[in-house]
Amino acid sequence: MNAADIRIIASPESWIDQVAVDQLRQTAALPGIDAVVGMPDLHAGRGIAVGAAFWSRSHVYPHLVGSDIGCGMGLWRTGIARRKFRADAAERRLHGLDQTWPGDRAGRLAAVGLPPAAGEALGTIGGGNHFAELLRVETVIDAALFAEAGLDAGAVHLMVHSGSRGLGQAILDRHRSRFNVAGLAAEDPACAAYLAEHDAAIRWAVLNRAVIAERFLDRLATRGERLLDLCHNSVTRHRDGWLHRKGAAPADGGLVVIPGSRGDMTYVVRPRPDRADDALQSLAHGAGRKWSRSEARDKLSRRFRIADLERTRLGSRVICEDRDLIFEEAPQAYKDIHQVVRDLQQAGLIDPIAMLCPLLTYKVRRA
DNA sequence: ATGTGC
Repeated sequence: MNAADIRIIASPESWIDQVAVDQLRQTAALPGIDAVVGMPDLHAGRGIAVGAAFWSRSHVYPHLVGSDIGCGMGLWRTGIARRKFRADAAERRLHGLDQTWPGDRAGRLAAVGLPPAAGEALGTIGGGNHFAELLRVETVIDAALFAEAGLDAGAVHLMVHSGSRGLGQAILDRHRSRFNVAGLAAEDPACAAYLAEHDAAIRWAVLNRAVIAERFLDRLATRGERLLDLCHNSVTRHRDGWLHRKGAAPADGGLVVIPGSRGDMTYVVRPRPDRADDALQSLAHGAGRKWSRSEARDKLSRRFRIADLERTRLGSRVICEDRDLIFEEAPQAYKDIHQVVRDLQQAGLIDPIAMLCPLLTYKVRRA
């Protein structure tokens, strides 16, 4: 059997980790994989490269979606005026958000057709690269699309990056205990069973981001309107097959937010439909790691104090009461978001709409 | 990534 074609969307000046390219090759050689696309934020993952899309005419591979099924980005316009925003006051208000959400968890899950599974975690951000962030508008690139998107240069915006917490993990664990990393033929009843669980995890993750946003807006005594919500870990029907996205934003679901690191800009972009199929209807989902978590810890803990990393070069602040995590997630550990977006633009895949600048990033707080 | 793993 021949390995699937691999396309990597990156200009020569963009650095791509060879380990990630090797991981892409391995995945391309799996039975039934017909097309593979690496995004400019491609980086090595645990066996599977992150920042990639995989298409198969015949098989669904749960391990290509990974454990955080439905992980993605939501963006809200808040009622806070940019000129009235005070970071000190916001920081004082943002407490208790890692604790169990005291709201009607079962009720909210039932409202989207879900059982109370993993309900305790609903409304919590989780760890790793997840966050909630307040941003101001830095640059409007396309005024007409900006207004159409519901963005407002005078308003603070809220971005939420989280997923399905323990639920997606449990679904992948169950699959792996039976099939390990083997794919499921589309006609196998186990495939339909996995997809049903996957779809439930997607709904759980979307609801989770909405509840997280509600909690933050509530603490900040404001309201918000959701402008977009997109999953970058999923498997969906595409043409006559199955499209797996592993850290790849969908190009067929409206406007897309592409965050840089927690000390860099975030772009709002419009996907261009003309060449989207060649990129498996997918885009970069962020800046992508330059250093592994352990590399970032080693290098940055020698050069910086925690307090240095709680403020960024853009003047924003970072709430992260986890010593290791603040080094692992430092901006220095990530690639340049401007280059990632340029690569997508040069490939004819997007039109940039706006650039947003972080004001305050919330990662984790003990109480 | 993970109601985490030693």
